[in-house]
Amino acid sequence: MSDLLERLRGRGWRLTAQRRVVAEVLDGDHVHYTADEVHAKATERLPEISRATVYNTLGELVSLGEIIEVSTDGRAKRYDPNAHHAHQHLVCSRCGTIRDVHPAGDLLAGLPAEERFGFQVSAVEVTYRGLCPGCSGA
Amino acid sequence: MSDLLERLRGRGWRLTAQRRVVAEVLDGDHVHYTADEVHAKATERLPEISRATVYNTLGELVSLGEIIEVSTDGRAKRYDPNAHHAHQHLVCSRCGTIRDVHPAGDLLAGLPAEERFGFQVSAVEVTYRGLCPGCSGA
DNA sequence: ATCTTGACTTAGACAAAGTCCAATGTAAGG
DNA sequence: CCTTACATTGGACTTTGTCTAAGTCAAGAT
Repeated sequence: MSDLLERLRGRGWRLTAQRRVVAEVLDGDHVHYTADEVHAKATERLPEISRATVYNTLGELVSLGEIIEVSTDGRAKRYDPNAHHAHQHLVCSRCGTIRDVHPAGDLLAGLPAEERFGFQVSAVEVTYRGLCPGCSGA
Repeated sequence: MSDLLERLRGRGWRLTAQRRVVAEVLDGDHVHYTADEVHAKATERLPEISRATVYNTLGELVSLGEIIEVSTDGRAKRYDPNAHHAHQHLVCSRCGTIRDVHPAGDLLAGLPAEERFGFQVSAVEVTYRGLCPGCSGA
């Protein structure tokens, strides 16, 4: 994701300080932040950045296919910078932490034709749920 | 789900007019309503029912395992009355319609031990996405 | 049948997450 | 360095959901 900014500029993206900071936050750790967490991290480097801009920028990155929006429960959406590798998610039922996982086999194949009701099925999302080591211990 | 009320009373549930109405709404059509939609339908039969009670009752029915909470996007949660048959969801990417589907095989088995990162994995949710017959035709 | 009591309901305040808008600022091509 | 179209800002607003204090009522006890 390091050449992300160049790639986006090639697509006519106007490069601003705010957008750079948001992209850097996502590029840093490999965690799935909420919009508010992204805003908090971005504020450390660019104190005057507004919440609206963070939301705008995240929305654009999603439309451009650079990050993935994950809404695992009724809480805040999280943003997954790992958009270029197919993967699924493992979510802690208590604290909401998300890990990327890679299940075996062809997930689409699990749905027989007679269960497709005429849909053109094009994608599968799988969410595994359970307690993470930290939460199950306590 | 017709004997739902009896079953719950057997478990010490106090049977009130409000709870009966909420249960009847869910029992009626086989649709996945949002909490607000349930409230609207309930209000038709019992005008003075409050939002808080609808939320409370839905929450109780979820804890009791009688209905399932589904959040397919970042929007409002939906409630699925079909809790006694394990099933997954097929969602139309354009119009948002949800169908219940029954994939083949053991879905939990798809996640190898080395991909579990110490989690106690207890559930899987699968969402298939695609275009429904109506939307793909256009 | 009526009483009692603790569980249930209510309205409205509150909170979290996100969207929208008009005014202002600025990146980048000319 | 000018221009201008695009980006940013702060704050109001919306949606979805939670909480609380006070009033109400279902159901077992008498």
